[in-house]
Amino acid sequence: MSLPYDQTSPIDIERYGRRLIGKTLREEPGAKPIPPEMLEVRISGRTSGSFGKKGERYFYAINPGNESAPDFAEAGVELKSTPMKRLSRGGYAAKERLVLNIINYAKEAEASDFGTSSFLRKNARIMLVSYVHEDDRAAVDHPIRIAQLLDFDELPEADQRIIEGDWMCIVGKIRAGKAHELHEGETDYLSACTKAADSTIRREQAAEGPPAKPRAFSFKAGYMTVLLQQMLQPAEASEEYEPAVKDPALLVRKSFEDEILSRFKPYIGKLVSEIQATIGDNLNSLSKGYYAMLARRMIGVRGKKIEEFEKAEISMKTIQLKSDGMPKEDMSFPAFKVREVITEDWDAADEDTKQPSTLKEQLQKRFLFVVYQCDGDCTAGDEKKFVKAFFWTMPHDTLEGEVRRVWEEAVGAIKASDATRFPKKSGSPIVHVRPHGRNAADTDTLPDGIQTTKRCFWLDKKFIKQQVERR
DNA sequence: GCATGATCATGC
DNA sequence: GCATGATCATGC
Repeated sequence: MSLPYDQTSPIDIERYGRRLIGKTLREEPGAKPIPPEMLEVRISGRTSGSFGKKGERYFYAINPGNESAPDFAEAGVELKSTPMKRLSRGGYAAKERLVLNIINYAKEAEASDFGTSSFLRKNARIMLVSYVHEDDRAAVDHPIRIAQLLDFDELPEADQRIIEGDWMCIVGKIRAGKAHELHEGETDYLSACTKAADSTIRREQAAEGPPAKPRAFSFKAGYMTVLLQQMLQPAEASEEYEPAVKDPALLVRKSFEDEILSRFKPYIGKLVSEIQATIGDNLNSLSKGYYAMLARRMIGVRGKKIEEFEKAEISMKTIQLKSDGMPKEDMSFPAFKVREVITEDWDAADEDTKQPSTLKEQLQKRFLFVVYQCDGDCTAGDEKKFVKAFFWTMPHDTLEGEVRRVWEEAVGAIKASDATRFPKKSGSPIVHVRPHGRNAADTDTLPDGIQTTKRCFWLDKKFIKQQVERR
């Protein structure tokens, strides 16, 4: 069969793909006609796989097997499609992580270095097709916005260093027989996400250790968001993000985390007023975000979002400790939507088939805790010191134990449409549910149609205190 | 206008 | 003093 592009040429694969920009697959069907029944296949719920598998596979007229080689083997190009979602404030974000190849634990452990990894063999060059996800449309009716080659060698050098470091971290755990402990929060941009049709499937490990859930290399959704925004609107993206690490050479001997922590070192033990005098010019010390802004200045970023934090999905939380060591406040999270919580599955092993718990996803991510010590009850007149900053992820057993229990209690309350049954602070030393809206009139709808104040999960300050004392 | 991170207010 | 409920202030 003669194709309208050269399958052996990356440049030509990209040239041909660019026809899709601004079109849908229905409008630009490409090399092989899409069978009529495929034209009606929807991207149901969360599943985006159908777009790639049934969509541009026809466009390019390829039928790749489940192999370790890239889809266009001769060109060394892997074809990937990925959805974007519209943001209410305008622009786009990645709708989900970009799942790359499934990890064969035994084989990956044998790779001598990053250069011989399955990740790089399969994904050194990706033909990235990105479309805007619109609900309730057939897969072929989603408008495509991006079709371009993503060449690993052409990523910013800092990204390459960080991704290589991520791979080292992942393969290190695999070699140690700890594949079952891998989670997304421990790496920066490249992660090992679980990937299975159901949560009971297990794979043999490389070394001694219990069989582990199947996992795939993936680029985090945060990483994809920044990448996609930089492709779509480079000027706006550079207005929005500022890298903390301007010189990639810093990452040759040091991890990104260590580099960030070293930025805080000169300020440890210093009074907030002293830090303010050094780097705090133009900051309004009365504003609620003051301590977060000061922390950003310590890292060396002024004003904009920290690019690496967005890519690695790290959220910074500031904590003020009273003189007895107790944080001033419990820690809040975004308000949940009751309709969504009750459709979630705590054990979802693969986001294509089941909606994972939003709370679990939030708490699997990494946090940067920036801690200030007050000399009293943290009232306005208190003297305050910056005492420490550390990266934190919730201990696995806490997440799977107490947090899961409380989350299930909340699901039960919602299903029963009984707001009085939401888990209270007195019922758990770790996590509870409390109102979180603009005011009492800011409501959400329970299944029985009754309005109830918006709420969110809160981490208890007693628990935060323990975690802070440990570091 | 609204979500979000942070904080305040009340009552037991 | 703490649990619970409510709201503020900012940035997008």
